[in-house]
Amino acid sequence: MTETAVGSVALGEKTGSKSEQAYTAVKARIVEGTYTPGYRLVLAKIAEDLGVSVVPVREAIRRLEAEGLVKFERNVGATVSGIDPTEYLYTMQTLSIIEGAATALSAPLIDSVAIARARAVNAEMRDCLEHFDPVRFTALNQDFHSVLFEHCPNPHILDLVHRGWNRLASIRASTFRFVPGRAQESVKEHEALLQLIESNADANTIEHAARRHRSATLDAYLAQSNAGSVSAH
Amino acid sequence: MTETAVGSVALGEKTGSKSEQAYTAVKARIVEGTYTPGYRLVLAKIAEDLGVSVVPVREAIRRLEAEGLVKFERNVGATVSGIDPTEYLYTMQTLSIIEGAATALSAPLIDSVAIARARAVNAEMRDCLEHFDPVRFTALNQDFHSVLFEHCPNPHILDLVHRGWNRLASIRASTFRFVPGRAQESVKEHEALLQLIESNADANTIEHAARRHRSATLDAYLAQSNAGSVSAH
DNA sequence: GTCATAGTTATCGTATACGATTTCGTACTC
DNA sequence: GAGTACGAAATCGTATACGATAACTATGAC
Repeated sequence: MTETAVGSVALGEKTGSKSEQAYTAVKARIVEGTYTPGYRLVLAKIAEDLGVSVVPVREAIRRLEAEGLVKFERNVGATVSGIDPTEYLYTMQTLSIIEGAATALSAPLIDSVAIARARAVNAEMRDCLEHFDPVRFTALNQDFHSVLFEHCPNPHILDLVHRGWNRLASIRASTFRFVPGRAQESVKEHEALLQLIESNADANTIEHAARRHRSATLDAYLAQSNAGSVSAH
Repeated sequence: MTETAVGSVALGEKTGSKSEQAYTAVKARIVEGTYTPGYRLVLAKIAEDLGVSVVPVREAIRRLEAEGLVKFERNVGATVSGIDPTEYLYTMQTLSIIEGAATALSAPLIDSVAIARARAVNAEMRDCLEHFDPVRFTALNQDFHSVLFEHCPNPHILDLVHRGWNRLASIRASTFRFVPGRAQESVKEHEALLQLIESNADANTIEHAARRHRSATLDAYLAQSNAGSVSAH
């Protein structure tokens, strides 16, 4: 747990192919922040670094482009996707919808052991707040939701969740995360969510709560940059 | 209108590149049914057909793989994605969630002109039922929802809708569509949806109705293959 | 001093080529 | 006759090479 790169299902191409290798390597560097937004991804350079030719690197970059982690411009090159506030809004809004559904679908399948694990993670998050460790907090936050989703019955939805997370990870270093007080609320909402799941609340209620949990972060950000609410109801 | 291939935002790579050309061509053939599920996509063959080399074709195929239209197996090759009932369930369930959200987000932005257009399309669909023209019916069905979504404020969500549609298009020729009576209900639900939008119903109500509209088709299919309901509440 | 223009460099896009892997067919054995 | 082992054909995966395009730089005109 507490890893950074969330792998979307390795469609096709088993590990071992140079293409896959390049994909994994570049993705990791983006998600962990080695390549920051705006960073220029030169095919030949990456190819040399990884000891492969440009063809598989190009393929990897295009794949990352499809996931939104990279921006590609014809005859110009690729750069790590940036921190456009509009994109942030789109991503968070989409994620709130997807995560809401994922939570509702997973809820009936979550057993007491998983709940306990989630609670332990949440306790650690609370510690992080006291010791002010935002990096670890963010990682644990992902762990928390990973526990909830680990038995999600629809892999498509799970994949969309992971894409959203990776998208956010690529802009993690930016200003977006830092909204005063939001983290504290977040921990409380986690506990509330667990109680809803434990009490077998109906799917609608759980979905709404989970959705609100994500969109509240977006609202907090928007409020800070003095704009109106755009959360999904 | 009434076109088949719904283009997901042309990320990067302007038109004119061989890669893009290959992507568009192969995608169209899949969506329109020239390449049926299971069809073997041999890189060299496609390259020759299109008058390009294998490299851009390979890139195009990988892109289609990322969208779920194609299945790729290392050192074996690519085939058009099939009609696995489980996949159908996953796709429909995801689509019901995404379309629900898309409709709710779009509703406040739909003007009376668009409503009128949608109604006209729906009337045509009713005609198709009488003259039994399922192909046209399906195309019009997409048109109907396209009208609703044309001002969707979140392009990410719109893109997910299109991906789902294309995914379904690739299995259109299969048995899934044919559930007795469902088409008639569908037309009625369209009208109900339009009335909700006209009357400025709240976002939750609209979202729920739109979601139900899609998941009802899934339920009908599942009922026919004598299984229980798995629709999202 | 600033702007336009031509030449240079960096980088991409794609073709071709070849080694690697799988699949299929055939012959051989039990 | 069925199964196995070998060999040939098909196809993929990647390296290399080169033409095309855009970015950069320096030179000259006003």
